[in-house]
Amino acid sequence: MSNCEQCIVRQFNSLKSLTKDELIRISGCKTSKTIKKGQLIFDEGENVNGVYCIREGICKLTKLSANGRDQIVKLVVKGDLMGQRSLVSEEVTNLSATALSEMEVCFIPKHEIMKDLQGNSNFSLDVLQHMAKDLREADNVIVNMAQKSVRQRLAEALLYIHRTFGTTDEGMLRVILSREDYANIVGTATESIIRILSQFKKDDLITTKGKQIKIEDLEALGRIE
Amino acid sequence: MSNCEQCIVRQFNSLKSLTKDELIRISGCKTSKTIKKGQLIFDEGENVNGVYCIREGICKLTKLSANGRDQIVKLVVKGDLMGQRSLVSEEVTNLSATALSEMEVCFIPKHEIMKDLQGNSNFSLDVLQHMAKDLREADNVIVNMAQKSVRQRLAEALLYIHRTFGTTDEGMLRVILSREDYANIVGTATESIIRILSQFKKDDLITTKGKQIKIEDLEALGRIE
DNA sequence: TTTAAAATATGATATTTGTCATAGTTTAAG
DNA sequence: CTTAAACTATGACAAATATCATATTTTAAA
Repeated sequence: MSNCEQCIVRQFNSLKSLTKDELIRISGCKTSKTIKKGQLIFDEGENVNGVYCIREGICKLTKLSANGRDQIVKLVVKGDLMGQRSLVSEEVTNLSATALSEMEVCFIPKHEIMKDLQGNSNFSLDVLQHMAKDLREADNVIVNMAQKSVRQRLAEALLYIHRTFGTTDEGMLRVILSREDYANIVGTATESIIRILSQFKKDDLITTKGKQIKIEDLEALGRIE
Repeated sequence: MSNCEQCIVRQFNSLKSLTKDELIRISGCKTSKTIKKGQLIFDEGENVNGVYCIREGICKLTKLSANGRDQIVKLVVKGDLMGQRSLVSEEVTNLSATALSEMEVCFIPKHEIMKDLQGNSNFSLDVLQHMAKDLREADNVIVNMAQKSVRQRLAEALLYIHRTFGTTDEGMLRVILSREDYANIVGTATESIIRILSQFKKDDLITTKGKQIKIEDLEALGRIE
């Protein structure tokens, strides 16, 4: 039986601000789940009723647009918490979460976390700090979406994934996304992504092997206009 | 000398969760300022070192894009707080604030607010809730930017301003923005805004009088494709 | 392994949006 | 009230991106 107190993952998120006693309580009420690749974790409009702590794997947070396309708003990985926003705002979630790889998560029920948010100001300040950081990142995304070309946004998405999630031994991006997923990050048509990736290949900025992508020239990709 | 305890504006923001004693303390350390239309309140990269409570007027929060254009990320009005994010994250602000009308604001120094964030969990939860709401709105903006046409985004910007800030007696939008400001909300060229507004006029969706805009057909504007 | 389904690739073309040029209008300073 | 500066307006054209069609490759199921 896993134990929050000794869980390494906790170091990377706000749960590190909980006291020993609080962690023991959380440990007792949490449930662990394995989630398969492609599986929906929660859907837009649902009551999430708690917080997920990601022990292993990667998932995408998406929002359905009026035109029927999904927009990927954030990628969530090992160490991250998920679900705090709707927890705090007491509303149904505005995002869907879908696993992009096999995942291990722990689910902590709402009222247990709320106890700590109300009683432990270190913890609530830590959550507040993470949310302020998310908001800052969201500002950057808004500016990029509004002001940059599809080409630039794709280059940045690749660099972001490289920087944030790293590469395998062969230098391939560790996060493997379909062209459609990239389209849903960048906000464009799948064909446009395919076209631009082909161009990047011709320009020796990247190489691909099936769905896997390897960035060959980080600097040049950063200079894309 | 104005007094936070009796200030009506407080009802609209997180300061309503402060106790009587805390309000009296805040009242004693705050400074009131008048800000002229067009004046910069703080600039991207500055240390804000406190929180602004807007007593009167409207301002825009902008972020400079790599291509040299400003992006308007949020409009802040009477009743709103401004500066919480950088306060909490202990970083310089990522946004600039510029008055769009004559403004009355109160400035509360950082360490006074931090005391309350640490000591009053009702207050910190309230701030947290507001930030979660901002984040949810940011998600919507990202999806709109990514998936909708310039035309649709402009229609939505007009509707948003109508809904959020209301109209004058003559039915004109109360917030008066230049075409360039609209371009910086929507993320497009100023000429595109001018063109689309002209089209909206031809289609009897709006009328204009100088910079003032009046929405004539709310429903049709909402149906813009 | 075979085969159907899904994903990727690419061409042709339409649509949207950006850029540059220039003219008219409004606003605010003197 | 006058006038320069700022803003709004519109045309012509270029560039970026979307859409539709179709071929090829990859993936995963039988």
